[in-house]
Amino acid sequence: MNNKNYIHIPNLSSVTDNFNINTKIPPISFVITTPLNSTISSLDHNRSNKIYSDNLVITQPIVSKLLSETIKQEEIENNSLQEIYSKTNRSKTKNIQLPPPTVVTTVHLNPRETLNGLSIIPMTNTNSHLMSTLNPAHLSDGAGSYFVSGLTDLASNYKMNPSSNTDMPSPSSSSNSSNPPSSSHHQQHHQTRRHGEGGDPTRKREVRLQKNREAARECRRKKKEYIKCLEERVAGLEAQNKALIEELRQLKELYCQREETSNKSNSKTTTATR
DNA sequence: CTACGCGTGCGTCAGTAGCT
DNA sequence: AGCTACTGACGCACGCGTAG
Repeated sequence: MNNKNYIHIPNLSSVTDNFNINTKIPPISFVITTPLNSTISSLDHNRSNKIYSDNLVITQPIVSKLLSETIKQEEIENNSLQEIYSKTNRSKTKNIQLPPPTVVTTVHLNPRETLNGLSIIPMTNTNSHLMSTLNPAHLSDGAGSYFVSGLTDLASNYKMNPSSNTDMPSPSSSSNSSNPPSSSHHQQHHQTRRHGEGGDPTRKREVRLQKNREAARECRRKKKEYIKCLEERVAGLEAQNKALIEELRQLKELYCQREETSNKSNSKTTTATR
């Protein structure tokens, strides 16, 4: 994530100028975030054919190409994300659901080939984690979706790691006095036999309790992890929100400045013609 | 020092969904 | 239908901080 340039795509109709500054273009790895249902057509209908970013101006055909090449892949990734989640939260967790996934489009570019003719814009460089959206109204109505660094982490946390139980205290070392000392690791071997332990109801019960004990432990561990992930995500979103607000402020400032200068030059030319 | 409240983790039970 | 895994709810034990 650290070596990526993030494209911010604000309201396209408000930005039509092309900043031509000849600077060498570094190897670029874009991350574009879009709402899952946003389409390229929303760009096509825009009056401007340029994408204005913190660092670059990208013409619309290039963006279309980038998106068409990558959105499909992102949808696949998001589907697998949901699959992982639904697998690990199979039955009772309908009340705890992940929000709809955000498409995080990562585009690796060869600048010589695909960014030919692009210009670097000397824009304010916002926080490195700040991402973009293709929804032009995302800053005003809050309906856009943003890059969420914690999302994939969240998913990976729900990939069950069977070996993760090794750091848990062993049941035999538990402080619970109600836990029978006989139900230790020996029992594990017997558990592999299905349908009871020779019909001994006491033994059967011990096995069941032991299994449920471990299941409860695992369940709590997952729950804790999930809450932790949510908290991290909240923190990330708050930081991102802050950065976006700051970026909006800077963009507004820049826009006002340019309006001002263009007004001045217009008035000069009109007085000169008279 | 002691009583108390609070937070945390645990084991158990019961209910549910998915699988065979 | 029976089994299994998962998880909410409940009660209990323990550690910690704090007021008295």
